[in-house]
Amino acid sequence: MNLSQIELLRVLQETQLNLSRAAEKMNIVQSAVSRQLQLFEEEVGSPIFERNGKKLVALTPLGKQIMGEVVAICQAKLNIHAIAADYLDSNKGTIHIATTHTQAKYFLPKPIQRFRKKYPGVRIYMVQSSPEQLIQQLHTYKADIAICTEKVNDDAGLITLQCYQWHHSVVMPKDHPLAEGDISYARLAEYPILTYSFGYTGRSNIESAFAKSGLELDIILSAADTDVIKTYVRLGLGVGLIAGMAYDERIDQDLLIRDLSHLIPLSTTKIAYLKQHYLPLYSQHFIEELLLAAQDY
Amino acid sequence: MNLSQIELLRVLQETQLNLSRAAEKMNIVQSAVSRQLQLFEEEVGSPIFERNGKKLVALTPLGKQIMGEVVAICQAKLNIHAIAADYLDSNKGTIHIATTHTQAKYFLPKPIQRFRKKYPGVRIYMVQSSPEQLIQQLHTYKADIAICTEKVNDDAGLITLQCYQWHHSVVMPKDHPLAEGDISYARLAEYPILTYSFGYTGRSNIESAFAKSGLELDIILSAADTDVIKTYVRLGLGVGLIAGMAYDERIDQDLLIRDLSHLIPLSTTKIAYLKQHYLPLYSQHFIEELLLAAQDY
DNA sequence: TAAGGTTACGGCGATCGTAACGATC
DNA sequence: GATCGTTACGATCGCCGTAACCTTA
Repeated sequence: MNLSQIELLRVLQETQLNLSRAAEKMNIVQSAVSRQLQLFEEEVGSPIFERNGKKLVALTPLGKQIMGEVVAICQAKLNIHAIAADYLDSNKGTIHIATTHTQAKYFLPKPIQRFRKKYPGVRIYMVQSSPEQLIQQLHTYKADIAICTEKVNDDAGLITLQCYQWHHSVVMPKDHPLAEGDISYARLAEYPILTYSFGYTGRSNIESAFAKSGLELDIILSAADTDVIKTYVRLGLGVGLIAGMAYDERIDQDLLIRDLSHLIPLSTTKIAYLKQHYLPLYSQHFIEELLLAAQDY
Repeated sequence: MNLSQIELLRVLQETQLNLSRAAEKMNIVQSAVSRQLQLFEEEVGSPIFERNGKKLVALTPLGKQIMGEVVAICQAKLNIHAIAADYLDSNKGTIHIATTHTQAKYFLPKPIQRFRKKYPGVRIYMVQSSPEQLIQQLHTYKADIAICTEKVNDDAGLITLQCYQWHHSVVMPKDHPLAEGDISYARLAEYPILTYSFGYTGRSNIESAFAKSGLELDIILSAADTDVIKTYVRLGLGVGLIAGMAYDERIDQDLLIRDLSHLIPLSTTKIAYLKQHYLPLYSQHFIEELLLAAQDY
């Protein structure tokens, strides 16, 4: 057994058990990969993969158990490199952030700017995707840190930190009827609604609040992205339910925003990362920066 | 980086950072070990060990952090082999039990006998030592399972199962004054006491019970071993405070045993093993056998 | 016939062993 | 001088790449 065989097993999972593509990823020829897999299975004493003819189609029960240890080894190996990099120069490195549009545009700019000043040598990569995919990014080592509002609580393999809490607001054109008077579930339900796609940015809180009220919202457009929502609000399609902090006083002067904290429960944005993933010092400082910025909300 | 380098780091810790002995343990020459260590440190980019001249004297701070990942890798590697062995033949293998004399002699015989019938191919190694050392045995992979009454609760790296509860008794020659009447703290304290050494078999419970009562016991002999205690009781040195189950009706007919459950709190014997240690199926069955036998108490 | 996998074989490099040397007690 | 570690060098074994072959959609 050796580390490249372990690595191979990990890569095979990523390539849907395709030996050729695994070979490509590892920068060696396919025959070498085939041979190494045979050697490993030989050493283990029974097959790791179910085969259909020659093709690998699934993990055997044994394979599944072994794969658990394999990922542990790969993780530890990455950690060793990360730890070592810390000691060489803690001011150089990369940080991969997976987050949603809302966080990337309205929350992250300040802390990232401050972080950049402290660690000018650290490259920041930001991936935007849906909350579901964010978790996936963590598990496939494509992201170090995820920042989002939904979904991260379910996963036992993650460390989750509460970042900040916020509430939804409604945005509308200045001359809209909702600009005046108290806003109730009933009044809100009279108008076409634009809000986040399912699974995004506190959408689940909107759902549950209105489910309780017994009223049904007329959601005519769902978007992953506050800016898209605002664009259509400007076109008069309806009123937008967005995160309060996504209203920008400078840019959105033509829109009116009204608080909905009495209707929709608080949403909590969290920071998440893999439990066994060693975070370099600068990443830990980045998280501190996030928590600091969170105090403004 | 490769697995033998990782293994080397682990072995180096076991040999107090002695390269020559590490080489011996790994069945290669010392120069090879030296070279591999250099290569690893080179790859990491800074030294793992503090050196005094050429001698390794300690881990650097970096080294300490890396060592944490190293043991994770070694553990995972062992687990892979253990998992594989399970699938090859779950009826063959070895099981290393670390326990104290009392358990080995009075509790384990029945479950081990039953286990042997189910798994005649499994070699059982039993190591006897003090509770403190038992934990050490687990951490150095010299034992798979530890069974004892003391000390195992403190260690976060261990899984601990409650096995059975028991109470202390007093044994004495048949004609002893304590044979008659109620036994109180005060009466017990009148006689010279023989009991377990500190740190063994519920001794801590004896201590705490008498500390509370305000009386001081005259412990004239401490032994790790019930049989030693009984031997000296027979010689008339005093009365023995022993675990109730260590009285054997057949052999100890010349001795009288009286229950002390009203004086000394219950002791709990536990089963412990390393959290990240994969236990083969037969080991899991062995534990079940222990828990089954525990129901008789 | 294209895509995925295996087998055979030659070449190269990593790692080991031998051996001589250096340091420290 | 005994113990411990490093350096140099030749030998060996493991692993990769080339290439031919097998199988299935």
